[in-house]
Amino acid sequence: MSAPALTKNQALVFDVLEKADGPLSAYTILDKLRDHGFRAPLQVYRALEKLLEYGVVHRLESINSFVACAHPGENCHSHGIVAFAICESCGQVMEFHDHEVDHRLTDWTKSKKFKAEKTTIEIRGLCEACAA
Amino acid sequence: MSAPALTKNQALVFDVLEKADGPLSAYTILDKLRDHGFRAPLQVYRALEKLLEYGVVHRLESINSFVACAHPGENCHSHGIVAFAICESCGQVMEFHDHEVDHRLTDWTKSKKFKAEKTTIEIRGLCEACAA
DNA sequence: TCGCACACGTTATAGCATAACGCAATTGAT
DNA sequence: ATCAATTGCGTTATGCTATAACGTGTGCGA
Ligand SMILES: [Zn+2]
Ligand SMILES: [Zn+2]
Ligand SMILES: [Zn+2]
Ligand SMILES: [Zn+2]
Repeated sequence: MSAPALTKNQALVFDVLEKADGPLSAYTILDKLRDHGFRAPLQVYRALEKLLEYGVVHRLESINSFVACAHPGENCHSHGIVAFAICESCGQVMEFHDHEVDHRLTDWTKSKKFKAEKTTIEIRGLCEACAA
Repeated sequence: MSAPALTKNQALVFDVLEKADGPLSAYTILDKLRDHGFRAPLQVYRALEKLLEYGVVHRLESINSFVACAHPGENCHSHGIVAFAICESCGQVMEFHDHEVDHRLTDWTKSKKFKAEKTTIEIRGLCEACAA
């Protein structure tokens, strides 16, 4: 699933996410794009749907927000499961991969014959700066 | 955080969750409790807040739903991070712990000096029966 | 008795996400 | 060239999820 050229709306949404210093909700994105002609949530959600499909944006389930992939150029999906650490104070997100975690979870699903489609790993807490 | 005696509302909500064969949304719980006098979402959310605090109910972030803990009697929190496999077809949820996964994620947070408060691991896909 | 903590009830509101309709541009056969 | 299928887009309306704000009552220790 490599990313084809983005459409105008997709590019606008992606640009907002890339320039942001943390995850944004769909409605926050909408507000930032009103000057560019965005009027309705669906314009944002439809763009996000594609960006998620292309793997250039991730959805953070625990905070109903979206963030640009921290590994531009690579295909995040090929690294296996992606994990996030989300600071609840400053909003910063760290994205990382851990092959051993992947392996353990994959082993578990295999042992249960569970067909995994999408795995979410999100750690919420305080980043080093905010915990001090 | 052991569970004190539940209040009437808390007991009603917990009972609904325990008897359900899968996770329920707060509004579904509300509907099931209208006959018992529940009228507003807050009655459900306030009960859930306590049940989550006591560790007898888990919140599934990726589907905005709640499920009774699969390990009654034990304190789930003491097992470390809890993981869930959620079947998107039949709604069944499997709850499990994996100490190695815990260990890897804890190592990562320590290395980044990230103070983890709450970790979510949710695998969505198809259970053995539904994948067939 | 006073003050406090806690559970509860109600109304209103905020925040997140999708359904359903129609239109326009693109593509790729036939 | 024409038709059909696909995709993106815009708009309106709706539905689902969660919390704010206010007030009531009850129990319990100072
Ligand atoms: Zn990524
Ligand atoms: Zn921080
Ligand atoms: Zn549990
Ligand atoms: Zn199933």
